[in-house]
Amino acid sequence: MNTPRLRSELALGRQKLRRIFTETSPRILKAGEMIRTSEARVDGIYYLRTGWACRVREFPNGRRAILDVYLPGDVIGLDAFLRTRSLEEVLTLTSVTVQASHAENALLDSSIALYLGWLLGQHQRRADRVLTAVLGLDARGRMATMILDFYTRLQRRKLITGLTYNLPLTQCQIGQYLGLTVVHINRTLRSLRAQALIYLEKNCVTILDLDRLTDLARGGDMTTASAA
Amino acid sequence: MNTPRLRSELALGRQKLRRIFTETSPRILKAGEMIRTSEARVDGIYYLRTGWACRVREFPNGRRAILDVYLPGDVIGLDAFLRTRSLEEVLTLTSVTVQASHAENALLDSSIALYLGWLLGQHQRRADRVLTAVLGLDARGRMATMILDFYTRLQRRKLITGLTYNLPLTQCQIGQYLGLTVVHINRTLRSLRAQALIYLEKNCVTILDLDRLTDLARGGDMTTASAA
DNA sequence: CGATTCCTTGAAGGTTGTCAACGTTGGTGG
DNA sequence: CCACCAACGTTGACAACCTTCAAGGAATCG
Repeated sequence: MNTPRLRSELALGRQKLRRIFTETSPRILKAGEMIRTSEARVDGIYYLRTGWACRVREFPNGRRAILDVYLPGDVIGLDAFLRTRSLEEVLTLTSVTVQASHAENALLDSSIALYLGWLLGQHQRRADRVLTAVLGLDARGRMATMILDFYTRLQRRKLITGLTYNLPLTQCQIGQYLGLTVVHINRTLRSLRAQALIYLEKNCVTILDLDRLTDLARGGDMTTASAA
Repeated sequence: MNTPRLRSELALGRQKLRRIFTETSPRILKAGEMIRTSEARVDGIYYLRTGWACRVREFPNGRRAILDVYLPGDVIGLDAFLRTRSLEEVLTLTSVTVQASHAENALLDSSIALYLGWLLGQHQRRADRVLTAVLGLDARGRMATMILDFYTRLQRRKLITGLTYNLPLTQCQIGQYLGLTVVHINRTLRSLRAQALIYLEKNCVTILDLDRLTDLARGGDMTTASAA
């Protein structure tokens, strides 16, 4: 499925969608807010221009799970597009600027629909990576996966150049994202730091040993020296 | 996004896609085979007419994770559509009949692209349910989620009417799907049976107490009597 | 400065994994 | 028909991982 025709259609769709977004006035939200469009219109797609956000699901327990983390440049609400149900709960992690679009007729444009499908597919692969990590890896492996995932995504968007980036998640939120408790996240971070794999300070991650971290994320578990 | 226009476009896309599939000759595969289109063409979409299949990812470990389970009527390979990368590893769980389509130009049809997007969205929600369960629930909760999920999907397709269905997963595979070991799956099933929540025998599940099972899947954890 | 949220650390206990062994089933071939 | 084999299911004992509970330290903001 890589014919030139398709590629150009995709590029066209991307361009069109981008234009739709730039036409809308950006909205600014503070950290910790719900995007959930409390207005009548529950649907719509959001372009995240700056800041981080995440998709949350809550148990009757009160316990929370973070299903997805959005970085600048991501499109939010794809999974709900075409669906009556709302885009669950989308929570801002930092202060954020978004641009919303409610243009239903955009979906009837074939190139835009195609591009949205492409975005959805990409989204899916992210979800797969997280799910794989949570299914098969222990705390250190999951953490390594997450750190590498954000690193790759930020780098691909040219938002960082080095091995350091800003991670605006509290340890509690990291826990909700990886299916672990705060306490254990803390210990895991300490363990990774003790082994000189990463350095973490004040929402700022530095990858010290990319190779070993990658290995961890793949299930390699040679160095089991947990420094408590 | 629920204008009549969109709805009809979706229906049209569904109809067109269905026609594309019915034109192709069905292929039959045995249980335990990889669909991975060992031929040159790695891409393409598959319609699963009968039987179950799943998407697998393997760790360098040798350990496996099952990312998704496909039931009759599902479309396989959506997440890879538009992507150069292959549809990872798709493994048949039972004997299966599939119908493949490599029609790239179908994607250029706006209603088909729209329908594929809709399918992807639906797929996404399934993935979300599993991820939520794995992130926040213990073994019993995850098992309840899985059993209810299959039940709902089979019922919605009118493939079952009662509270019983055939579950062609080995306990080992259930473990790979829920992120647990075989041994623990076994114990969990015993525990659920001991509490008269489900009955399981020879690949055949019967839901005995739908309410309590639903509660378990939501994180309700009142009855902790594990019968060892 | 007080209050809140977040981070950190220890001790105890529960859930789950590992190892190892045995029972069961179904298929294959002599 | 029976013996054998392979894959799956079952069970126990023990260890590892992770959670819970609890408490104190650090940072941020009014």
